[in-house]
Amino acid sequence: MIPAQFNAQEVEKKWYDYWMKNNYFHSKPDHRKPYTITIPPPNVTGVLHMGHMLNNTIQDVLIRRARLKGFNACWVPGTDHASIATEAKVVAKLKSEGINKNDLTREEFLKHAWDWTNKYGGTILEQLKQLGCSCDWDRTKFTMDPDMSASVIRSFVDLYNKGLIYRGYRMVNWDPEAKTTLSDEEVIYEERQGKLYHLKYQIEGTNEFVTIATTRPETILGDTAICIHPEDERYAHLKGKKAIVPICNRVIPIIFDEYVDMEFGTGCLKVTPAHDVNDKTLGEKHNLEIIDIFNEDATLNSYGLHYQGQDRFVVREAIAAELETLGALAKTETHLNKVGTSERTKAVIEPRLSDQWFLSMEELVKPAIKAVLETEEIKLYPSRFNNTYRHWLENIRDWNISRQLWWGQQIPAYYYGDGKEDFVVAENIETALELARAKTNNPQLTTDNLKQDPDALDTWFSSWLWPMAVFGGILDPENEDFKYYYPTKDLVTGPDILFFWVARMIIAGYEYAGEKPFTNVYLTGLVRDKQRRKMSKSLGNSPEPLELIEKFGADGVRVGLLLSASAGNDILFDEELCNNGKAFANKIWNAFRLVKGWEVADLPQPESAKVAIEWYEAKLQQTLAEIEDHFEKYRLSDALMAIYKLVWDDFCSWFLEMIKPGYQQPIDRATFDKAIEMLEANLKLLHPFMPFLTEEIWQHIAERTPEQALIIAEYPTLTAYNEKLITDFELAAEVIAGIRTIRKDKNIAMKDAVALKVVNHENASTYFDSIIVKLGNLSDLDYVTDKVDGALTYRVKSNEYFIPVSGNIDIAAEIAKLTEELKYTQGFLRSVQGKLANEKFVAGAPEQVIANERKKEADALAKIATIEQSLNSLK
RNA sequence: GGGCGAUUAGCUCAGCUGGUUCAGAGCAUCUCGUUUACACCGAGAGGGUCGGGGGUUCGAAUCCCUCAUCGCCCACCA
Repeated sequence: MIPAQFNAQEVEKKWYDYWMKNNYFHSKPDHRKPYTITIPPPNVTGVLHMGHMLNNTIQDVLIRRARLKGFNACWVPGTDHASIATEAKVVAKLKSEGINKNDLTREEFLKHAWDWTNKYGGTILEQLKQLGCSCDWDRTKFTMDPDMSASVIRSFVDLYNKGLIYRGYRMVNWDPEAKTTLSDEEVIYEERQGKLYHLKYQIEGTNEFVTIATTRPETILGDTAICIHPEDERYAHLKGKKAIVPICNRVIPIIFDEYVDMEFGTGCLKVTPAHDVNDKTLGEKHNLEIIDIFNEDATLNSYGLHYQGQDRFVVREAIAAELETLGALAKTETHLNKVGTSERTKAVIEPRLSDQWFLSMEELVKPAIKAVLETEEIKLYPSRFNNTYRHWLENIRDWNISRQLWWGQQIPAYYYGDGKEDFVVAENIETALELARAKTNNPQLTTDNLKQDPDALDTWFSSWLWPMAVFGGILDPENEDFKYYYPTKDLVTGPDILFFWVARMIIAGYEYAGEKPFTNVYLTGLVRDKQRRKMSKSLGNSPEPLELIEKFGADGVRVGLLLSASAGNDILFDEELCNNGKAFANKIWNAFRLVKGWEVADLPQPESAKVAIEWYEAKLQQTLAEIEDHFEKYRLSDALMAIYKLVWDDFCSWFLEMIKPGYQQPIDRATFDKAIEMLEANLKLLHPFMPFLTEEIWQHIAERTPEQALIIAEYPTLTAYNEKLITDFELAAEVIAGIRTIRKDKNIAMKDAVALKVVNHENASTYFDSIIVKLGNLSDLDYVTDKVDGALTYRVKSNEYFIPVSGNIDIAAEIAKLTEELKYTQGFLRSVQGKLANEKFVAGAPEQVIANERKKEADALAKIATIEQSLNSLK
């Protein structure tokens, strides 16, 4: 006995195991065309959130559909080591155990990190299985797998040898909490209400003061000049003078530079080359001393004098107070400014000068610009992101790729001497040694003399190779997998990592494979709650994905997510949508139960069934064409909605009702077979969206061998269809709706048959008459030339329909109804005739449009005639 | 400060190059219905001067200008 309700929980595990057991997800190169997706690797120790759910549902829909369409579908899963994020987690965990990272050796720390990774790593992938994701698990990759790391190192060495990677002493973004540098992309600017302090510096040898404005009074201890605009009359007399920094009493030059904005603050600028990018530039130009006042955790160093060891924000308050007592604080005003914060730790970023590794971007970026914006080899969906992409690439600066972290690929640079340039870059220490010996002519050098750079590489410097590296494309570009699967097809990810990852993969793709990494980039929106708030743990508004699956079934959740997810738009997630998904699953389930329950007999096929089948076949084709179009434009929610309507409205509400045999009557074999065929076609269209439900029904319909499983069935092909069948049917449906309305108005039960008379039949085809008779429960359907007395009427187009009823008709009500309709139609006619009377319209509009207006006019006239006739007869 | 995008039914959104998809869809709401697949259902209904104001045109949700509001991205003004 098949239960009346679809039970998702029971079937999901069964079919996932079945798919796994039969290796449907696994792909290897063969004669078919490949369809490849590499997953955006989630953080190895992360857990599934709603963003992943959306993202991966979309990927699974694409990959399952490709599989059905006969492609060799390969979806490579994996995880990212997420250098800074994971290291921060491990550091925090160690701290909670009373262990300080600084007390550990690199090896000891990495041991802890690997333990952590092995313990928590990969749960997210297990969660994806519950969502139904059909990844090729045999190909699962981790960005720190030996081959993946080797790929990263290979590319570093290669780029270095090409002269694109260099070491430089630069102003970089310093995260004092993680104690590492960050790339520009990892700095998030936040608007914060701060203070603007006006500070007085005495002019050396005078009693005069100059006042500067700063938001960071603690940095005065690193001041090495005062800068004034050369044309600023107010300060012209200070040329050649020096100023005295309060508290530390350092004597600093007063310099003049056009960089200064005379309008801002007092027009005088304090210059702190060690702690501000612009000041650094000024410092270089004017040969200023650089005084770094911070330790790596942003406490003050010995230049901080009595503030040494205290945090910068504590010092900011304290120094302002001290300056005030010294009489050096002229005034304080509130000031809104942008503060750079660390994307990961949220700590306020400190601009800091240090030796770092950089990747020169200017040349690398060129093919990436061309591919997206000129040749369109790569397409972004939605395309409005093209502008954002262009702007980033055209204004790109060199990429700081070194991190003062241990978790990640260690930079393959080996130092052999004391000088800054005394290093070699090589894939391994033996090669490094050879290189170093050659460079120094020093046979004494051994691997013991070589010290590898302690820094690790930015996580994104490994993930930018992802689509290539997972197929071994960096280490062995000639290998079969790489040649077959690359370039991949689709990339599905959020726009938040467009620069971090998407753009860089494109850059790397052209640099290493000479080819794009993927063809289409589908950028999803953010998943938000109903109030448009971001989903976050602290707000507690993020549903637990696995609980949702438990509650609505994986298929229900997938449908719920996709129904509201047009590309690029944020998704306002509402559990109710998952409930709609679940209801939809149940609807399909019951349609199947209905068909499955029919008793089949050798009977002649009724006319109505024949007609219904022809119509539904056409309707299916029409919808299929729509679906193809939607998919081509990556409009998945529209595609799903088209299927939703096809199945719920056309298949269930119309088709099944049209072919349904009478109560406890058997169905003829021909119709039954077609019903199954149509149901199966629906299942194929649905499978990418609702894999579990559809496989369950598919396997219920008939015994299937593993070769006949739905997951690898053949997707319906698009063929020509008779559009007239569809438009004629729509007319018939309106006729039926008219009968239903009258039944409802007059309380005529469905089981009581009525008769229908049709006048002025020129608009309708009789093709669907058997359907009208069946669904309207008509005792009779007649074509007549004259109106019928004692009947209720309605009109579809210019046809008039009469239903003779027994008993009295409320004549006044009928007249009112008809008068209303007449008035409306006359108004409509007037507007049409107005248009046609307008010479400019007739002269200017295309023929098609005019012909159409004439037809409207004729129809309206005919309709008015029938209404008037009815009115007269009633009066 | 620059750029991009939005504003259409109670909600979420379609509406491509102006006129047959032109005011739509789904959900929600309301009415009726224990009809023999499904109440996670069926049959119906209501609901929008397409953000405001101008303009171009025979014709504008669609093109132009302007204002308003809301997002997002980018930017070193202390």
